[in-house]
Amino acid sequence: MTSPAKVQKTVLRAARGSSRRSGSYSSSTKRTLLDNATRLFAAHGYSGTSLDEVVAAARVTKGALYHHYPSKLALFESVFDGLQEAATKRIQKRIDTVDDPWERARIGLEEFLEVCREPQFRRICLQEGPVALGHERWVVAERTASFGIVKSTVDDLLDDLGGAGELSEAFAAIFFGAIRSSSEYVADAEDADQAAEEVQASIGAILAGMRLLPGLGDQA
Amino acid sequence: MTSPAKVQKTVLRAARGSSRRSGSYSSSTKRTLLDNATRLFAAHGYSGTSLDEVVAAARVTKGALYHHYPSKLALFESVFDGLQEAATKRIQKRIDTVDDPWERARIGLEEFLEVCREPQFRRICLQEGPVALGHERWVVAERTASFGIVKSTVDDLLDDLGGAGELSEAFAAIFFGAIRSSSEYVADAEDADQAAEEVQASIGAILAGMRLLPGLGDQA
DNA sequence: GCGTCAACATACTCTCGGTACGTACTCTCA
DNA sequence: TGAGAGTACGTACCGAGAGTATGTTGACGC
Repeated sequence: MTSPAKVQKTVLRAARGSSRRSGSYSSSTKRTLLDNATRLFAAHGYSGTSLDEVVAAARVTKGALYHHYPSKLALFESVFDGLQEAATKRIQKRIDTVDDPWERARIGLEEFLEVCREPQFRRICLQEGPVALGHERWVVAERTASFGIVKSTVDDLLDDLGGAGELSEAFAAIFFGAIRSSSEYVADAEDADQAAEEVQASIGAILAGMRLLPGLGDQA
Repeated sequence: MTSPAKVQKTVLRAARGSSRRSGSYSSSTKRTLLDNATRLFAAHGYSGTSLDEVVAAARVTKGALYHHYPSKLALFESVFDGLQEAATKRIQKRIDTVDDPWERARIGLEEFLEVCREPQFRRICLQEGPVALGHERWVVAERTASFGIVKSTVDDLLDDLGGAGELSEAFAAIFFGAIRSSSEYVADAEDADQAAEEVQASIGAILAGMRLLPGLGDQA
């Protein structure tokens, strides 16, 4: 019983490079786990990736994985949150370079469409996210990320139009869905650049039309 | 070995009513399977429903199920397609009562939001659909159903505006996403009636704005 | 009345997420 | 400095559930 353990451990030690357990390598193990999980989830999806594959790729065992993460879903959430946070920061940073709400909306959309063309973000956050987390948890996750940006951006637009504040939630939901769907359209398109331009033009037209409306606040 | 089989069979025969195997009861079995699967999938989701539960509810065994459906996913697809088709027909029928493209859009949205408030359609087609089928297959399924209506409706709108035909695909993707997201907003809302009105007002405003645009076709 | 096939039932396998428990290593602190 | 406590894993196993291999039975054509 003790013999196989030692053998296995020696093998792993050799395979991993050199000094295991010398110093705190816990965070390193966790990182390795996270990186491999990100790669595998992006490549084969959530249910298409078994934990055995993840731990094999990370050169550890399930014991290590379950030491750091309580469940497969928790591992995925960690991957999901990481990508989501990075994307949100990137977009927010870009938006904050200008003041005009309409211009903010425009470049925010531009940057988002850009982010959506990165395979990992697309697969994990856009496709696998709702699938793996389930509708309920996905809504919550989105609410603190991309949706937040959309909501505040839309709020500023409506504010600029002077009214329709009571439609704020509805408008945000509509635009959020529109943008998400657009990103898929762009990602699936053969000519992504052209598709992105089409989306920009279309949403641009919608926004331009809204600016022409007299007293949008009275619509409700 | 043969004894338990006969006992079990007798029990099932009694439980099911009376004459098994008298005449072709295959379609009836399939229907029972489908109905119970629909109910259970709607109640507990795809992964939350085991085939054992389905066959138990339908008073048959896994053998029967796998005789009619090659896999669990195929069973779900059958359920999904059934609801989807019914909804599509219902909306199309409603739309066909009027001619004006803008009115068709309005009525179509109204009916769709109505359909989305039915628990079974909401859970299975809107929530579990993408989860169970996976993103890829879900896109395909949508493309042959709801998306078709949206696409033709949007085409008619752009046609009426006289231009922007090259943005047709992009606009359809945008509106499709917007509508889907809206349906979730309505379904999740405490006051669904009010939420539906908000959505109608918001999308109505967007469409009204588009009608005011001079030469939308030049935007691209 | 005999072979064939549809329509099931039964019992099994196999994958995979999760758990229980053991063990090596490190880090305090008396 | 060494013993106990805690950390960071490894190993072996379990149970649920999807899918399969193999019967078994009745109907139907010939």
